[in-house]
Amino acid sequence: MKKDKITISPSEWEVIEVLWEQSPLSASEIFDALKDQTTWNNRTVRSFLDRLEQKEAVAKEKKHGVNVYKPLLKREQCLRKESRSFLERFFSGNPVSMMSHFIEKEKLSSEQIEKLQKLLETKQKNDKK
Amino acid sequence: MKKDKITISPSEWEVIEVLWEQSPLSASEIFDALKDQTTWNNRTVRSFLDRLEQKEAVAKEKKHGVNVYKPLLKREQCLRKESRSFLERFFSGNPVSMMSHFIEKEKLSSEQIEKLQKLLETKQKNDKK
DNA sequence: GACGCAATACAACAAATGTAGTATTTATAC
DNA sequence: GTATAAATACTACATTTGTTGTATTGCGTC
Repeated sequence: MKKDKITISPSEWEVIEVLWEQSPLSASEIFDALKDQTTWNNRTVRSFLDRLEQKEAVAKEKKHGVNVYKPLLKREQCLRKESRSFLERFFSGNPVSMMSHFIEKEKLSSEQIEKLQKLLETKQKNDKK
Repeated sequence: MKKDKITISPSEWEVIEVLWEQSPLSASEIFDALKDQTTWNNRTVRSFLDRLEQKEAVAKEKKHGVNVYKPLLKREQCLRKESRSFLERFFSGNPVSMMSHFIEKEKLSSEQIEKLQKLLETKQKNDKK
């Protein structure tokens, strides 16, 4: 499958996210890592792993008798793809109108606002160079 | 169906979006409005309308012999819901880290950056009051 | 080396989604 | 008022997603 065409479902995302934080991990280790956040059965997690493997989003390898998994895709890239799709779907691809939405609708502390302002300043400077 | 539970699929979203811009509209008017953006068959659009109606996201009414549709949900609210879900899924619900991502990854013109800065300033002021 | 438990492989199934087809009714243009 | 085109209603079907069941294999323990 071409990398661009891989679609990761919400549930699959939660699974591969674990591997992005740490890998390789066995299926049961992944299951354990997800215990808090989900109510998924052990086999449910394995199904998601199977599908991620089929999609060539993760790879499986036998180590000391058990299968361990590691991601084949970069979180960075996947996140970018999801972000772009969100942007397209709901804000016609316009990042400013998207961020405006969040600035207006979300609660932000003074510190958070300042942090964002700093980031914008930095970007402004760097772009001008 | 309780309003909170209604899920609008990506395709359905494109359809109801048309109605949010203008309503009521007949199925063929909606089809026409979508012609540029999609390759959907007339009946495909009608299917999405049917499903939106089943979900009670839009209402159908006979006017002058044809059915016309209008939204029952507010764009504002749906957008908010989708935004929150995006935020949760990819940024653990943290709007600052989400916006940081976009500030860093997206191209922004000087004007766009300034616009965002103004919005942040305004928010800062208003919050302090 | 037989037993029990964990891991694996394989299969199943319902709901949601994308994408129409067909059959019937209605309105419109002669 | 009949033919034609448009609209409606109803149905269908493949794919993806969420969720798990069953059967088999292999490993660790006694």
